[in-house]
Amino acid sequence: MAKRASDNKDGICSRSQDYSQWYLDIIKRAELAEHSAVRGCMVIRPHGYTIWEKMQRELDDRFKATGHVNAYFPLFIPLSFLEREEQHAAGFAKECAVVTHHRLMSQDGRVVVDPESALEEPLIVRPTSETIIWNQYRNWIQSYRDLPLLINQWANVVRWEMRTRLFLRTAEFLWQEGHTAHASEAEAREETTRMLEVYADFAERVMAVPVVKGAKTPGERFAGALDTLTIEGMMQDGRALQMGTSHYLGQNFAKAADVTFLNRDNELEYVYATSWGVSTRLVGALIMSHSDDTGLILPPKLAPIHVVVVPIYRDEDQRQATVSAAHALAEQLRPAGLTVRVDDREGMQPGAKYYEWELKGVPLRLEIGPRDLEQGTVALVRRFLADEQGLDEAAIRKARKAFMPRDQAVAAIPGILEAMQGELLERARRMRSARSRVIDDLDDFGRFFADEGGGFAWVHWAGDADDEDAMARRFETSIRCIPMQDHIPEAARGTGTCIFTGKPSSQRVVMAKAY
RNA sequence: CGGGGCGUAGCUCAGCCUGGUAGAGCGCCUGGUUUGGGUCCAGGAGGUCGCAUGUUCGAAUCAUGUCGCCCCGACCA
Repeated sequence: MAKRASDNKDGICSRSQDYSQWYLDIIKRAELAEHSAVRGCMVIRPHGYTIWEKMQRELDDRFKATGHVNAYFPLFIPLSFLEREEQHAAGFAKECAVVTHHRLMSQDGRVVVDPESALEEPLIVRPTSETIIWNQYRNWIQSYRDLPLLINQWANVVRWEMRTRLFLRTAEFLWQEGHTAHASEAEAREETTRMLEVYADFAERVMAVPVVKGAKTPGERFAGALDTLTIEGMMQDGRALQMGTSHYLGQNFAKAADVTFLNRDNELEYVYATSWGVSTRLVGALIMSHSDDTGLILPPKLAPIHVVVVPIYRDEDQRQATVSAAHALAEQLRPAGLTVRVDDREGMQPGAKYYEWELKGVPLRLEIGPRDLEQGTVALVRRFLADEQGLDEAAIRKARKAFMPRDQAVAAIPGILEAMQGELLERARRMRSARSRVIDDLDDFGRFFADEGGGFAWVHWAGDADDEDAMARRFETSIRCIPMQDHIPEAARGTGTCIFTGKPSSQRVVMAKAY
């Protein structure tokens, strides 16, 4: 790829120049992930994987707190299982990896598939696990006393995508999939909503990404679901990203796998199901929500390293003194549960270290030099300001840095990280409001997306699937969700007229260009 | 699957048009120097030029084929 004029010294394209390239540059330079030898599959590097691990921990705690337990089901699914639920099968048919043989052999110095080893029945690498899990649930559920069954699985899945993007869409990805069974529709629907709330809470409190909660239109529903709920985030380029889904599956999978139970009245009934999931796509959402042209910006709750300490020195005596003071500082901070890295690499100038850690998204940096040793102080530098609007680079840099007594810094840091977590969410909220518009006119709608950068358009809608397609072809937008009632901003409430068909509409939907 | 682009050192690329046996910057290693925002100097390691076939005395360079990857579209979390 040709060098771009707007690349900074770390080889990061600016967001304004090419958002998509910026995204790829951040991932590469911050060492989050890279392309592998296998088309469409990525290698998640330690820095990126640590972020995922932190997400997993937070989510898993929330799943446990809502009564779920973890289990593990096979990677391979018999082909026939997928046939059982018609819509489900159709939904995934075009993107399945199929295992047909179980043995290799040597032939003229090459390794080839042994044609004699064909499987009697091909195995599908799971694109999702509903079918194999429900096949097992059949044996676990007999009575209403066995319900609800609340199980989650952390796993990898494969969807043979034609076009992939690191984290956002890869052929193999990591995720969690919750699969629950209930004795009534009401209870299953409640579970569907509860888990969407868990996702929304996680997105906002942990990822610092505000989301719109809502339902998908029939065309955007999960294959086999009666209802799909979603959380939709807005990325810095104004595009929507589906960050998590929770499905009410009704009795579709119970019927397909013949999972029945005896209710209190001793009647045989099919159980009611839900499934819900989030994936490593969330790492992509995190990057696109907060980071800047300098590099990654991470909410403290997901940062692999909270504080980096950089010693500054001129001679050997100073080196020993400041490095030792840096380690002492780190030890003071660690009891607070913080991950602290002392960067005592030699032969590297402090400035070079600053750039590197900012690129990697470390929220706080402590600089400790000879002057600090004399005065008992330390320089505390934040990765970003609560509001950087209207400030030039020099002003921002100055405002981010403060000298203070060391003990004061140690005492203040947990609170500062907490504050930064909140500021990120606020920044993201401000960005989203600035790019959200209540629109009633199709021309305005077109201008919003063509000339004004686009974002979330709150429009009245009463169209059908064909109308939705027509909108998509004309504006490249889609209905991201039909927002939950309690989730609609003041200005977007009430009834009105469909922006496309002119029919009466009971509420507005969120339209946007999507990833 | 359609459109575009690219495969030369770890990375970014030049060299190709007009064939003569491979370069730069960054990174890496050694030594010195420097160190409160990316120091500088010297020395050094590192490449079957994606692969195959052909043309030629000679191919990174020309031809044909092939593989792979990236970007844009249709599909999707």
